[in-house]
Amino acid sequence: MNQDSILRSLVADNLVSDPSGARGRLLREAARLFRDKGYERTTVRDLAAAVGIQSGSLFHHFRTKEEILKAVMVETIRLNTALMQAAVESADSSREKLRALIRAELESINGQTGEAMAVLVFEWRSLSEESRAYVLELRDIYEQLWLDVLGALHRDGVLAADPFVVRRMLTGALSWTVTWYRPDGGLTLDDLTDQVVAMMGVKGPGT
Amino acid sequence: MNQDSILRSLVADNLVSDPSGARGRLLREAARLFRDKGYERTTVRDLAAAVGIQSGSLFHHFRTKEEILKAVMVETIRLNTALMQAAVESADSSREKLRALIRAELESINGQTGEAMAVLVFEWRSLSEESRAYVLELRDIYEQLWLDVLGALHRDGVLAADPFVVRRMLTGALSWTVTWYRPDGGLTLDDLTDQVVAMMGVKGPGT
DNA sequence: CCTACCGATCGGTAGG
DNA sequence: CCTACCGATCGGTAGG
Repeated sequence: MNQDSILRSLVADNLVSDPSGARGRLLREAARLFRDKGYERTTVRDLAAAVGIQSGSLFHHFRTKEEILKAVMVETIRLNTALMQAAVESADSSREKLRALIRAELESINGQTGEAMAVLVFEWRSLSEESRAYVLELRDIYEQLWLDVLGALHRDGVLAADPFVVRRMLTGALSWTVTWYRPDGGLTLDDLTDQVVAMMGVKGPGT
Repeated sequence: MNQDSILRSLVADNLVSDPSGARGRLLREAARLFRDKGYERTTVRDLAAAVGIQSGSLFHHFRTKEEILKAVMVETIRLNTALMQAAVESADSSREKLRALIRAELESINGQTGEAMAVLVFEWRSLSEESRAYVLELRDIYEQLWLDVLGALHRDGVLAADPFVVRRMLTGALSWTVTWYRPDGGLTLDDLTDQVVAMMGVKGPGT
C-alpha cells in the first residue's frame, strides 16, 4: 500500500474528501492559509478567494468557519492514522517499526499534507469544545499506534525511558521540524530520520 | 546567582519591566491571556479588564496591541538568556552544562514564566516583520549558548548527532512539554530532565 | 454559487 | 487613567 492508494481507499469510504472536488480543494487551501496566517487571521473572504468563489458561497459547503478548521483536522488525522498503520505493517521488528513511524511522520509533516499537520499542532485552541473532544478521540487512536511500538521496545529493554514520555518528546521534536527543516537544504528525510533514531537512546545491535 | 537576583539585576538595567509595576503586571497578564486564548482572540478589552483599567487607557502604555506582544517576547528572551547563562556558568563539564541548560529551560517553560515562553513558541506569526527581526536577533544569542555547549560535546565525540539538529529537536521536545507536563503528576522536573538526557544519545561514562 | 447586506465587535483616537 | 466614540472589518444571512 503506497500513499496514493491509501488516500484513494479513504476517499472511497467517505472518510476523506476527494482532493480534486470542491470540498477537498477548499480544505487544502484552508490548511495552507491557516498555517501561514493562523486560523484567526484568515478571513472567510481569504478562504473564498483562494478557491475563486464569493465569501457568502462558503456557507453552502460549511455552516461555520470553525467547521472548516475541524474538517481540516479530522481528515488529516484520518489520513495519517492510515499512513502510520501502513508504516507499522511494512516493518518486521519493533525497532524497524519505530523507524518507519518516525520516517512516515516526518514525511507527513514536511510533505504535501504538511500544512494540515502544522494546523493540527498550532491551531488547537481555536477549536470549539465539541470539535476538540471529537478530534481528541481520533488522536488517541493515532497515538496508540506509537505507544504499542514504544511499549514493546521498552519491555524488550531496548528503550530505557518511559514510552509515554518518549512519545511526547517525539511529538514535539518531529512537529517542530516544520519550522526549520527544508528538504533542499542538503539534509534528506532519511538523514533526518537517522539523526532522530540516533538521538533516541534505542540501544543494542544495529538491526 | 539565583533566579530572583537575576531578575532584579535585569530590572535595574531596564531590560525587563518591574513585575510589580503597571507595565510589568500588564505584560504578565498579557502573557497569560495570549497563551490561553491566543493573541488574535485576546481583545484589548480583555487585556484592560485583566489589570482593571479601561481599554482606551491601554494605549497610554503601548501604542498598539502588537507592541504588547513584542514586549512580552522581548522581555522573556532577555530574562531567559540570563537564566541560561547562569546555568552554563553553574556547571563545569560540557555534559553538566547541557544538563543544566535542559533543566533550566524546562523550569522556564513549566514555571512562572511558562506563559510567556509558550507565547514565544506559538504566537510567532502574529508579530510584525520589524518586531520579528528584532526578536530573532535576541533569539540568536540565546541559541548560541546552546550551540556552544552542544558543539563542545560533538567535538569531544560524546554527541554523535549534529549540534544544530540536536538543538532543533530539543527546542521542539522541551517546548512541547508545556502542553502535557504537570509538576504534580508524579514526575518531577528532575525526573523529566533525566529522561531527556537519557534520550539524547550522549554516550560515555556517567559523569 | 452570487448579490447585497446585517449586527457585532474589533483596534485605536480625541479630549479631557 | 476615563468617557465617548470612530471607521473598518468580521462571520454569517436572505433571497435568489
